[in-house]
Amino acid sequence: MLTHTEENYLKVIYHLSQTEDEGISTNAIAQKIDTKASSVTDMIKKLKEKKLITHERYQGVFITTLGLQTAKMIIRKHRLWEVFLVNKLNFNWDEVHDVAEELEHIKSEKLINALDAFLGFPKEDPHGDPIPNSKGEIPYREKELLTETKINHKYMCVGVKDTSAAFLQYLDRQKIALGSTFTVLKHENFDHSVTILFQENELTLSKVVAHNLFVKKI
Amino acid sequence: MLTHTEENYLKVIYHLSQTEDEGISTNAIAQKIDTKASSVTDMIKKLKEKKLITHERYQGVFITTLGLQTAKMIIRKHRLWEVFLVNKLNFNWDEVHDVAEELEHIKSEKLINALDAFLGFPKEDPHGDPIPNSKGEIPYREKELLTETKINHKYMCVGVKDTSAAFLQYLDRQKIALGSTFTVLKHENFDHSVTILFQENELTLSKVVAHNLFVKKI
DNA sequence: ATTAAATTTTAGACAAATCTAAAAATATTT
DNA sequence: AAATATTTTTAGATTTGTCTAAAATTTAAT
Repeated sequence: MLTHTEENYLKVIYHLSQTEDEGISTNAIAQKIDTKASSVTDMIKKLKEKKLITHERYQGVFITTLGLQTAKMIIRKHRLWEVFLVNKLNFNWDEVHDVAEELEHIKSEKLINALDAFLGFPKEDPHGDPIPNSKGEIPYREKELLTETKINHKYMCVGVKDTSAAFLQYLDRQKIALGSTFTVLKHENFDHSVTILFQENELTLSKVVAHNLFVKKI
Repeated sequence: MLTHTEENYLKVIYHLSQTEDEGISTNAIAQKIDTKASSVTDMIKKLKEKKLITHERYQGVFITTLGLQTAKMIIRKHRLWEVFLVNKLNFNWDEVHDVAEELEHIKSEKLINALDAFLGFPKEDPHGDPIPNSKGEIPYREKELLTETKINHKYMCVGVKDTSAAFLQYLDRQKIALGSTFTVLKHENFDHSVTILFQENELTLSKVVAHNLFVKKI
């Protein structure tokens, strides 16, 4: 049985492992958790003791198969609760993160599977992130960053890389939501901004924005 | 901001205050929380510090207005989540307690009010206990114990005093649920059992059962 | 290849919530 | 009213998760 804190560390290690082949550094974890490296070292010992990660002094952390499976179950819970909040309780997509962060630690397999069924076995959360099924399998969905697109092709917005309230609220103001479609008109070489034709209007999105929007060719 | 543990203590003190005019004893709390009296003494200091209770050495605990309001909000959350589990996720009424015990600590007023609305502002939880509204007002509902009833009158089952899984499962086996109606036929003086006419059959309920069933004359 | 810099770990401390064992206060018996 | 029993509190430890400061190790720079 894991504590909330252990679950939070494991989730961070899982996410860092997604884009890192080497061991995850103590500092990288500390930065994500917003704590001190010494605290991370302490927690690493506990997670290692529970066989969720492997670790050699000064060599970084690797997540084990057990750790991977456990992390995916926490992420499953987080994302299902987010769907619940948005689809059933009418939360906006920028309001769900902190509450889901709490709800993800509720321990009941029956609860989460019943919730999954109640929601109609959704494949993605409100930010377009895939929801692991009860076996931990993560549905694959084609997606690329808006920065990588080809001009004169039509795309649909399918996800966000940055899930901060600030970014989501910016998208709301631009009327961009998951499912929105548009044509890419131009990639500006100078500042890497992207101009799209969206709802009959030309809209220029900065590099920062384009680099955090996942799209799919349609 | 209260910890989970502080909330659990406060809830217990609230419940004990309901049937007790004197100060709540350290031992009474210890027994309910299933901990040692010395741990209770420690926690009393913390709750007193936060102005949720008053306490003089050796004199028992009294809940303050702030404590009362806080406790009612925790109970509101607990009971609303129980309704959610039963009405939306198809949990049986004997399966909800432990999960609701965790869910009640989720901290988001928006969440709980949205949940309340989503559930249609229920007045009672699946065990017939009243749900405080967002202001902390508790709806009154007429009820008496089956042991107090008059013979040859018709009653409806409106609640249970004992909410243990064992008792609820016993009621399931007898096909007794909230809303069930029956006529009281006899009070047996010898063992205080109660015989009712329920669904065309005579059914004798022991004193223990009758003393834990809330009913209402119809 | 040393030296300097950055990272990581250890050592020791603290707050929260718990415990045991002993002391203090209150309640009950005789 | 004194003796006994019960209840409550204190004192001192333990565990979890955190911290600071210092030591150990690795990495980068000259």
